[in-house]
Amino acid sequence: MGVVLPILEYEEKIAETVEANSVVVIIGETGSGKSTQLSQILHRRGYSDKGIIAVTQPRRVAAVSVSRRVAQELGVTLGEEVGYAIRFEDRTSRTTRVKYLTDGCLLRESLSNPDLNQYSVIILDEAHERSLNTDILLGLMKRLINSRSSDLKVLITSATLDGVKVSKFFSGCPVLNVPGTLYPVEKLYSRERPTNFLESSLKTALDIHVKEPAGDVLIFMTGKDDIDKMVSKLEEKIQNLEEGSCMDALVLPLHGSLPPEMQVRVFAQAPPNCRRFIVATNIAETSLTVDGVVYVIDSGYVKQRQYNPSTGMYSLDVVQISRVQADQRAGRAGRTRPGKCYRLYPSSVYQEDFLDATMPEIQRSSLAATVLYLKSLNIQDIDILNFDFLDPPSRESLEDALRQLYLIDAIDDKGRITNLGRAMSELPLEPSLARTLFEANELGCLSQALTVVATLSAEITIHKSTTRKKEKEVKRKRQSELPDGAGWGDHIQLLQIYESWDQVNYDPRWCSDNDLQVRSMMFSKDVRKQLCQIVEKIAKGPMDVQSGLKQRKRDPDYRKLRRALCIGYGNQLAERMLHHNGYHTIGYRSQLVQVHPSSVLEEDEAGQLPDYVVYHELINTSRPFMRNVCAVEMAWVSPILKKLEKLDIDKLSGGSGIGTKSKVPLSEAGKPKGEMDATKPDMDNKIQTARERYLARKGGKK
DNA sequence: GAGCACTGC
Repeated sequence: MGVVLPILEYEEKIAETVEANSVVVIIGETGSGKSTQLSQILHRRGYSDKGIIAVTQPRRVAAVSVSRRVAQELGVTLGEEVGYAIRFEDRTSRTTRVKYLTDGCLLRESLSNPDLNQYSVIILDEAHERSLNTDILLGLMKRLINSRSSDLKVLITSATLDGVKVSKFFSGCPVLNVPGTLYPVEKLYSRERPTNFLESSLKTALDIHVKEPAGDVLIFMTGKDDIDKMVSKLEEKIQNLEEGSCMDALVLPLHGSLPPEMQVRVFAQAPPNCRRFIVATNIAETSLTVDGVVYVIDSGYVKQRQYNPSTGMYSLDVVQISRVQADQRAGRAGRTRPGKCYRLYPSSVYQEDFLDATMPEIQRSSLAATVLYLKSLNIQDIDILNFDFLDPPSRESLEDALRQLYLIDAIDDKGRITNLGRAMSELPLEPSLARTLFEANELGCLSQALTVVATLSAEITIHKSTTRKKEKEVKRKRQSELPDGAGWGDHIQLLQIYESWDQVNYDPRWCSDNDLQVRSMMFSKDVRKQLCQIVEKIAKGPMDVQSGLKQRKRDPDYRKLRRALCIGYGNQLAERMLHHNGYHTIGYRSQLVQVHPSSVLEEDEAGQLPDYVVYHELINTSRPFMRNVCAVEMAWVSPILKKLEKLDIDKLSGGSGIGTKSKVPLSEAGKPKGEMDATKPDMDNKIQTARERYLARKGGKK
């Protein structure tokens, strides 16, 4: 009560601007209340009478907590006038007028309803974070405001540095600035870049502890290793300080792989006369807000995962942060009172070296799923290679995606989406995993495949203990208790692990006893359940999805399942080289790779690994590795090799239309006429028969 | 014989 949020002073201005324009960019600094107030302003002004007001968030927790707050402020029950929708959880009803949802959820909705005509207003919040999903939505919104006849209003909230760019994208739409309530943060720059930023952070942290008044310290590091080192060094140094020379200290690590009970420690009140040091990754930049922080130490680096489309390989690189990120980090010091930010780099680096904004995710990811999604939308003239993105991905990256989709039969040789591809896009999975499910259904091992696919998308890993001695103990124990994939590889091991968990009625203690994260196991269970529902919806009837052990007796070598994986991962195959256990990937550009040492894939009596394997991902760390590998057979691989020989990227990228005549893309301008005509209805014969067989089989079963 | 930031359907 009594606190007027800055944004409310601008209510009249915002309402006027929205009334006169279909798109408005709102620059709202932290503490402006944009996430909770924009929707309420438009609700008050009657926009919710014509349709629902949607607000997207890049994170699930944000969608839930912000909607809860708005329901409270309006004095309504959550789920009625105000609700939220996130994966696995829809808390909306027919009475809902204001709906918070993740950007991924809105994309799903747009699949079945491309016009999104249940909404009168769509607010894309936190657009400056440039999540892959938000970027796709930005492109879709641009199309929608031009095509939809009704008066859709789109609001985009962004950071100062990015607003003009977004406005330009929407043909110069107005930009409104709303100030925040942050306290001033003094920025202190280093004279030069430290050679060892761990030592430098340590020294800065101790300086603060000795010289500065009370207030917690947030230190940004790049990864778990550095955080662990920093925590123990800091604890040691503080203990060595003269007793009584300064206040007590508590050092807390904070990163994503920390178990939840360790993460929540940062939300607990500090004991009196005690300064907390929180040593964190960029999880503390946006995802988690720690109260009481007055000092921030910013190394200027972040660890980023990037995809290289020319090799099909991921890498994790330590890169410089952007100015948006640097400002976001500094802002963490000014939430409760004026603060200080120690930047371990000179101001010239901030001004000249740092990029304005973080490289958008769309330029750092494999785009197979994105391209399939766009192709599956019922938009007549959509042209993938020239789709209007705020920051377009490289042509190479799009072509890589087309090749991948072709190899797993999601698009035909002219780049048109197949019926199978359309069905695949309905599943919330990477395309290769979706393809695996459909093949498994034909082969009669759907239940097993559902389990494998669910565990893979939950990224189940066997958690390692911290100390080496303990690790060995645990390893011995684990070998006797956890299944090993029967030598066939990691996919099979994941299946067996899940089946074992199923046999103990999904007991969470079983997970922790076996070094499996309870969180990710529970998540895989949710995913599996969701997939079952969708599969039955597509099949329009019940399917054999129960996770039983009958199949194992019928097929002890997992031949059917491995065959389904081989077809699904047709874009992720590798062949062993003669005389040793190295592999080369099969595809457009062959890479030399090795099986990751953590794999349970086994050698035969002659010490040789299987001739052919599929892999879940390629990751370049100390060397290029295949992670999550499964043995397959040459007979299953051969048809894919033939398909690869026929692959013609010019044809693939040409007919981007949905089986109808598409606009001629610029890239095709110089091509002979015949190549451009994508109107012939003789599409995907092979796929259609496969699909027919699939449908027939289903009918026969009932 | 390695060792991975963070999200999301």
